[in-house]
Amino acid sequence: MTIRLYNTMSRKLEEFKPLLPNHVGFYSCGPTVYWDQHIGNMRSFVNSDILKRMFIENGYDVKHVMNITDVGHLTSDEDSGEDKMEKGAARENKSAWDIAKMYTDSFIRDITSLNIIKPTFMPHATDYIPEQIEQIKKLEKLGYTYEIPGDGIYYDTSKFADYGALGGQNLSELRGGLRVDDNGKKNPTDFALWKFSPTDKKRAMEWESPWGVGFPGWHIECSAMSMKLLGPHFDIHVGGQEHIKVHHSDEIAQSEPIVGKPWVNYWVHYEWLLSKDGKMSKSSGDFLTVQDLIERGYDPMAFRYLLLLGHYHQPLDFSFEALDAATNGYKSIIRKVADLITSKGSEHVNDAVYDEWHNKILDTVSDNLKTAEALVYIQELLKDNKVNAATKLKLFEFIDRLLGLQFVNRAQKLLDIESVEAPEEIKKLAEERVKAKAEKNWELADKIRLEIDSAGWNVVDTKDGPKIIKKMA
RNA sequence: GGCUCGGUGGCAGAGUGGUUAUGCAGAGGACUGCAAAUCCUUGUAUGCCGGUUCGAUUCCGACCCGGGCCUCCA
Repeated sequence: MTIRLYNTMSRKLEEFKPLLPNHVGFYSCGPTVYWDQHIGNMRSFVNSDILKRMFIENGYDVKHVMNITDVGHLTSDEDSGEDKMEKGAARENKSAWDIAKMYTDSFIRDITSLNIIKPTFMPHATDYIPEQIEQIKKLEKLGYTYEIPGDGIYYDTSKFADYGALGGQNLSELRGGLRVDDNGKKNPTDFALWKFSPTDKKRAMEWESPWGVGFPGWHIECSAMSMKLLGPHFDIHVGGQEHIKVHHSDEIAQSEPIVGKPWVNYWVHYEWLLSKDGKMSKSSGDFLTVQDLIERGYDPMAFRYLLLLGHYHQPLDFSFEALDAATNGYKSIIRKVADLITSKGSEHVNDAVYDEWHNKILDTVSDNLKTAEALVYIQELLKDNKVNAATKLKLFEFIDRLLGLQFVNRAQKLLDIESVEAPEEIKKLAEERVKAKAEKNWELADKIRLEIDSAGWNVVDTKDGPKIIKKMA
């Protein structure tokens, strides 16, 4: 199957060629664990999950690294702003380490409820301080660094000719605005590799280094951990589009002098989930989490379904209206899959038909993750009466592996609920209703139905008589 | 200001140089005493103006509008 991905570096759709046959290594920027991740953040993790599943279904051995940023970087490259970890700690009256643990746990809970496959490695930045220091030492030896006394060790972007290539800017454009910053940076694009701890107070997280006690700059962890776990040259680096101009450009600037060029073959960037007021933002503190959706009675899988209706490289508008629509669509598919399970009987899977649909769907998702089109195929598949139930069901098992929407799982659960026997008193009521119906006493029959309904059961009249079905929670 | 991505029916959102997916919602019908589920049918859209073309929603240009990045941010 041909795999194609949009590479930010070339700004083109490119055919994917792995460094090692049937292996792919990719790195995705993970969360900074100082607060809950909102549903906009989740979009990117779902995107990475689809990317991974697509490779797996294409027979690749996937090595996926996602960092957990648990070290408090400053809120800018300057020596201003607050440390986010310490800010979170102050907000909740806990230590920075406790905050990191707490939000790492809630993050894992959220990605689990979205059926996201756990990354092969989820390294914590604080576990890789020696590696980060090692890299800074190398950059220092190569002449890319300078010190701002009392501030930190900085990377001199003017020494790196390709700086800004990822963001489509060249150095001269950037240097056009060259000025000496208040804190002594040589170029506006220069960034901290190592920050010194303030002399007047002790930081919650700080480490010894050849340059003095302090903490790493906010780009170096990704370079250190990706190289350590994926090797000096790997296939794919993904992230949100806001990282293109700063974080990823700086990662490249740090890494390529150390490992040579190219460092990463494909750069993939995700677009935003938008709310009515624009980009979802954590800054206001007013944002939705997966837990919020669950509390409002939504199925996280319906949210995942909503995300897959769009394309990762396109902004997607989130609204509860859209989520309701996705929920209805998702449930409707589950109902149909449940019907496949009950109607399949002893049918045999038609391998030729299976292959045809399997290839069509995998091909589509392999083409730059066109999940929306794959979902169209699902609708067509359900409607196609030339495909028997057993074959359809096997295809849904494949679709579940590829898209992670748990159709078969949910369908089986639905059937399990429907097969729960009603308690005696409900059965009795149902019998009374049958009598009322026989006497054409519709008023009474409807009254009894309401009674059964408020007890948590539905009466459905079928040609074999009434069925009593437990209502979904 | 620089860079960038868009503007498709009520909502979400695809593809395509020539009959404009799909889902949800809506309408009508079948089934049902009524419901639910299911099935069938169905209406409604390509920001504006030029250009290329036999033909453009699709390609090109201008314009209008909107989102985003350029501090931290998926």
